[in-house]
Amino acid sequence: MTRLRVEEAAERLHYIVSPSAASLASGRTRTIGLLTPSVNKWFFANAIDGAERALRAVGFDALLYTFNVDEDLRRPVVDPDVLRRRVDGVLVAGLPLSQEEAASLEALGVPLAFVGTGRDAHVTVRVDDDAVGRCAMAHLIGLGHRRVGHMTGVEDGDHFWSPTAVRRAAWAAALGEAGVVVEERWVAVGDYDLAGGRRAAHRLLDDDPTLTAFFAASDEMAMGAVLAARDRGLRIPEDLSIVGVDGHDLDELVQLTSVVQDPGAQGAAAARLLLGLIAAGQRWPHHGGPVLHPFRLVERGSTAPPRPY
Amino acid sequence: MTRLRVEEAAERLHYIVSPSAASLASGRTRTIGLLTPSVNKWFFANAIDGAERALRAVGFDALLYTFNVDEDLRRPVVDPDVLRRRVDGVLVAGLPLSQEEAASLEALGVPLAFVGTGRDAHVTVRVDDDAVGRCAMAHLIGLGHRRVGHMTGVEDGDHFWSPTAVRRAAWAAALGEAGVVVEERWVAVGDYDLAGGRRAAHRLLDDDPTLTAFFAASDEMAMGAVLAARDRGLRIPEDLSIVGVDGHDLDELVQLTSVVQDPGAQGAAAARLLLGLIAAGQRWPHHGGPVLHPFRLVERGSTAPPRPY
DNA sequence: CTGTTAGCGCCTTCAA
DNA sequence: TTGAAGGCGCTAACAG
Repeated sequence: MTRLRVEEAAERLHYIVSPSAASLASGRTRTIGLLTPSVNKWFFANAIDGAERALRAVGFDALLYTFNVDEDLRRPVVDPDVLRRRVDGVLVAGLPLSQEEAASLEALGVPLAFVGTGRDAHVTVRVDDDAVGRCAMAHLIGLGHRRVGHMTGVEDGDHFWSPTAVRRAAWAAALGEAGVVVEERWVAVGDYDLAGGRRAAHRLLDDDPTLTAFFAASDEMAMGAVLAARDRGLRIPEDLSIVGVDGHDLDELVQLTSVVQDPGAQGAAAARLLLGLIAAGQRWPHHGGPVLHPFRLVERGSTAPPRPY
Repeated sequence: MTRLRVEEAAERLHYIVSPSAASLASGRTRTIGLLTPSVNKWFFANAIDGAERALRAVGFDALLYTFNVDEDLRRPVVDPDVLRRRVDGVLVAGLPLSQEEAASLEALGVPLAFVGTGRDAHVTVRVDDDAVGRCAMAHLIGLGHRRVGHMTGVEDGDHFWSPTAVRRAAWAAALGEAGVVVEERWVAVGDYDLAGGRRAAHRLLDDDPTLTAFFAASDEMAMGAVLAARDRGLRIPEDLSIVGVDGHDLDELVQLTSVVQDPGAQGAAAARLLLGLIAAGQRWPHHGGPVLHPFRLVERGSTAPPRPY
């Protein structure tokens, strides 16, 4: 066959098709846009890592776009123009989008997938955040805690399906079902990072020093709370119990009780679902609903029964 | 002018040039390949983050490629074919390359930049690893330590300018200058991560329980050593002093003494230098030598004088 | 199954 | 300054 001989020669000469020419002619780029707030936070880094490996395994490229979500108070400008004609699909990791932002991404005309957040009409891979929140709270309530503070992310109101909102609601619901009247001052915004968690913990304890436990929506905030406790000379878990969410690599070192999940697997799964949509030439999944990944509570030294009065 | 009216219309209609067509015609892609072992380790994540933001600030895209360096014993296969005709330049973050790997990247015909490692003939942004190692060792030796173990990365022999090799040499030199006869069993490979650091620390203490301090080539390994110390019931810093390198976000929480650097700034600087080469149409910098970024020792609770016998 | 051909949308050169 | 035209290297549709 001529074909075989050509292929052999191509191999030998390290011939590679020109991606630009190929995509110009075919309209396909074999490239996925990866949108995430930042690649140096644990959840995002692992989700991106998992997605990138899954993509490259099938010869797709990953274009990385980070957004300074909380650099100022304005919403991140996800400018979809930079993605236009450049990607076959977009994977959004952990970035709760407003309706307009989601719409502007949809306007790209390529399939979308979300990991860690996202409306159910899209391909979405995440944990069941309600169950995650209830799991953490059941642990604390089971230990005897009643006055439990919550450390959360910025609430924009405009976001749908943000894990932030769902975890907070689960926290409030769990306390309510335990017969506790939840106070507004038991919630503080911690931006999902260490410094924010520390600030939030200080604010919570300033406002109500009788809190015996914190449920933090991320391990990094929970670690910030550990710092705050140390700042104040509080012992963990004797004076304050803390439970986080994520399963951060350093949880064991910090002895943090956490609801652990696997963002790398979620990123990879979302990438594969996205590739499936692209291959099928569809923009929306046929059977909606999020793909829920497992999680589990790992008890470590940061939680214990509250001290008796 | 017709031009102005066209530009205005383009703006209004959200018209975006087709990147494929543009690069097919011009030969330029306005895209940089970002090579790194993994995006979920602290140094790499921050270097990539800094580089990506610097690139996007000038309208360049970042193609992310991660490599499973230590997944098996084989060297990572940096397959340059996937980059061919796809990028205007390549930024390598923290991946010490063998001669062949470097040569295969050079064969792409685009400028290269390195952050955290790299031969001086290329554009290289990093800290002075010899000075970093001596800084850490001066601290330990100044405290009175003489029997200091070192936790390092895989040594391939084939790598030039690897921070691994330079930091290790600095450790040995500093001990030697203090009149200490360095023993081979005082070195253990820790793969730069938490689990590896823990293993390495156990091995070091198994082989020589009289070691009073560790110098770890990364904070993540140092944290692994903290875990190992805890495993063995050793107190830090009373029984064992530990100093790492990086300035990891969680250093304060772990109370780790560390030689801190700023990988994000290094990534951004390398990206800008790379863009400069591309703009100038050169592949090599005119005046060689690495761009050295600052570092400093931050003392925390993990280091103290050795206990008297 | 193989060979041929017409674009894909832009950049660049050359003429006007 | 502006306009016209050739080609960048492929893919896909079609003819043989």
